Amino acid sequence: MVTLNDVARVANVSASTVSHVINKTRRVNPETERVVRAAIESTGYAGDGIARSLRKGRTDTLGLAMSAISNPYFGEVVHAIERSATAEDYSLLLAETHDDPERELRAVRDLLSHRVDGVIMAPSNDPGAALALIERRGIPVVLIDRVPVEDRPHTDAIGVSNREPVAQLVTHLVEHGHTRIAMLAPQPGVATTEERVEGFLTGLRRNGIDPQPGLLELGCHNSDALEGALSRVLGLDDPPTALVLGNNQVTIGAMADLHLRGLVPPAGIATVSFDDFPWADSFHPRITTMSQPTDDLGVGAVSLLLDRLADSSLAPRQRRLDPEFVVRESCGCVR
Amino acid sequence: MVTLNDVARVANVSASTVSHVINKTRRVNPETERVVRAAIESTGYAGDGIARSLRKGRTDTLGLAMSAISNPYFGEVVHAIERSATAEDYSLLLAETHDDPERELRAVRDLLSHRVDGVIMAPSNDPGAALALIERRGIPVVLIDRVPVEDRPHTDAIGVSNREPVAQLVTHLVEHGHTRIAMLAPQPGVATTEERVEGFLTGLRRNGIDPQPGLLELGCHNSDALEGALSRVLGLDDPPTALVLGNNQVTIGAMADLHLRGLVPPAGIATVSFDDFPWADSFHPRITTMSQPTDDLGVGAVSLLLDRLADSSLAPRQRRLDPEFVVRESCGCVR
DNA sequence: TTGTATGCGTTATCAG
DNA sequence: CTGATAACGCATACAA
Repeated sequence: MVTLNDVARVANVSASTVSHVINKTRRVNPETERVVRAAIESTGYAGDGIARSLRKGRTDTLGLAMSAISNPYFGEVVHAIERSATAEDYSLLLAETHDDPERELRAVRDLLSHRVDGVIMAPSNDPGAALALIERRGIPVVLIDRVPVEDRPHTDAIGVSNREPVAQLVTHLVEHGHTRIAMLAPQPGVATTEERVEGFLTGLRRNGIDPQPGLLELGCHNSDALEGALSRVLGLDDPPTALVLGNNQVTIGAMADLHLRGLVPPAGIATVSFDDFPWADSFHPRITTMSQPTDDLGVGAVSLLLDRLADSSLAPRQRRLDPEFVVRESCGCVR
Repeated sequence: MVTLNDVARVANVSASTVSHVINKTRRVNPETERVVRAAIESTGYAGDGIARSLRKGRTDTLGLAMSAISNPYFGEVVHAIERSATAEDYSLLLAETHDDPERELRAVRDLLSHRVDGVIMAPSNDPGAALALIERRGIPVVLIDRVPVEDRPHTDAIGVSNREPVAQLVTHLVEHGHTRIAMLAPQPGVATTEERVEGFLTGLRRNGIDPQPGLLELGCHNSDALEGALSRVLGLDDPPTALVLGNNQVTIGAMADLHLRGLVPPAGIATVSFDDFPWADSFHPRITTMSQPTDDLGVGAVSLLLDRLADSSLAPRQRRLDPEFVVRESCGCVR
């Protein structure tokens, strides 16, 4: 590899002059600068970020720990984060948590060993160990998506509102004449799930409906669990006429299953869901959803992190964004 | 930050002993080891990957340069790559190329400055500069997806077959009685596009159909271009009865447009496409496609790269995977 | 079995 | 305006 010293030798100057030319960190004679730049060009010098990082104590890299594999919705968030990170001249180091506390710990360890300047993390249902590690290292972290406000009021975080929007979804269903409404929810223990379930219950009560234990199924984020849940729910003596789908994953799985059962919305059964798809408008059934502002979520997370990187004494901030209610045709016509 | 020396001081040994304990790189007295480990524990020592990388000349990080934002299909490939990289104890540094040679160059520069050990890249239509930079640095690169075999026979690469599969798609359409067939293709200049267009032409001729200039539209990877293309094609005196969609992006865009025009397949018009969706089975229209083995693509790319990292004298390898023909219902019933 | 010394490629301080 | 030099935190060759 060609180093600073190589360039210096070619240009007949000291290494420090070359460094200063590159970083524009002190005045240098225009003629000297010309020679140095020529030497850089001719040697093809490219610099060594590792050595620079060691010296400066910063890597200009942000770590991202989330479960992008299991949930396609995270893919969009990743891209938004990537975009705004590079816009601010930060690189992005990716680590997959698989929504599992143990893998999450490994992911964070990996990020830290690479000395990222800060971490954005979509916490699992038990992120204590991982967060402790980050805090011990003394670098900032912002939580995204799953915002456990109550637990960690001192941690920067950004997520969407869940309770009220899901309640609104339920009301929408009721307005279409449904009273037997079931909810298929993903991972229990995760903040978003808990909040959406609460919203479901609230929505029911608000409309004078008594929540039935058999009409709430948790852990429907993989197809096996989902199939079982759907069987139980639809096998009830008095089966539901409408379904609330807890997230993207659940929605895709449920549609596959309903398709097999010949129960395609809105004719077969009514459905509403949380999370939207970019293609939701052009494929059927066109599902009525609460659409998450994935872009704002990613951009907001990066901005929270960079703000704190710039000023660690900032007061903690926890932002909630509102999802957008997108009415399509999965509930039948309005009566 | 707590360093090796801090631990050494606490344990009353030299830094090198601590280092050797951590890396198991030479025998140390069990009692000494115990003391050292205790010191590591009590200090919360976490190590510094940057310093280690500088010393060892490796970062154990792989760079990934692709346009994951503009094409959702890449998202799945990214995840496959991430999975197999971490399985081999490599981290993944992400860089977005936006399918643009200039941004691609920046992306690669970023990757290199972070001193990644190797690069996986989905080349733009003019990757010369970026590849030159990588090769100058002397680190291995494997090309993924767009495999310009002819141009760079010495570069490791992995992609899918395009020509024959698209020809097969055309034949499928012909078997359903179509003779007026149009193709909506994405970025011209990119290897996959060129090959798929060739496949389209081959398929036509093979079935005794003369390719019509007006029935081939390029650059349909954004909605504006796509809308224009669709208008032109459908506005023809003798409009096509079937459409070949060049990739994922084109498919989603086209379906949105066709939906607006009331031309939903298979009733409105027949369609086949390249690339599949995870949800393709449960949403309508259920499109007949050539499904890319995204998982094998990602795993294969990592394995090519690691092999070369292990032995740089290996003969260049260029792998072509076969897409899977998935027949659904977007062409009407078989006659 | 352990310690000392050196250098990886930079940046920044201190002289000149 | 420029050069010499000392860290940054670690791994390793060489001594002991």
